[in-house]
Amino acid sequence: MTKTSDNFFERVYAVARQIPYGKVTSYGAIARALGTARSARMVGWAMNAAHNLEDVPAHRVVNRKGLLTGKHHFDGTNLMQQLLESEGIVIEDNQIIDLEKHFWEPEIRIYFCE
DNA sequence: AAGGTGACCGGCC
DNA sequence: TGGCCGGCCACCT
Repeated sequence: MTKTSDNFFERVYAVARQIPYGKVTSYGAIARALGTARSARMVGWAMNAAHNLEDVPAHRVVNRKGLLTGKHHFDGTNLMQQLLESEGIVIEDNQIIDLEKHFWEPEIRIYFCE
């Protein structure tokens, strides 16, 4: 909280929490929203801790190609896919079909207002 | 304190 | 998007 690092995680969580139902976004998009476009990897790392929090729908976050890269980190191997399919998202071979159709980009303006 | 790591991205072949 | 390489930034041991 007092540490800046926690602030960074908080921002990642804040973005993920705002992902609408039935929509998905990419790590890079979140990183861009935070102003740290080059630390997309860090976003994934934050997600690692975020998936522990039920407030953060980490299953709605995929990589740029729409690949469910993080599904391996969930409880089940296909739990992430099941969740996304439950939201109306079509997934084939761990990959989201019509990614742009379900893609949602976070609003940057919110996170610059500190 | 330093090194290794990672749920990535973009560029190039 | 098929595959490989480099960069990048914060976290962990």
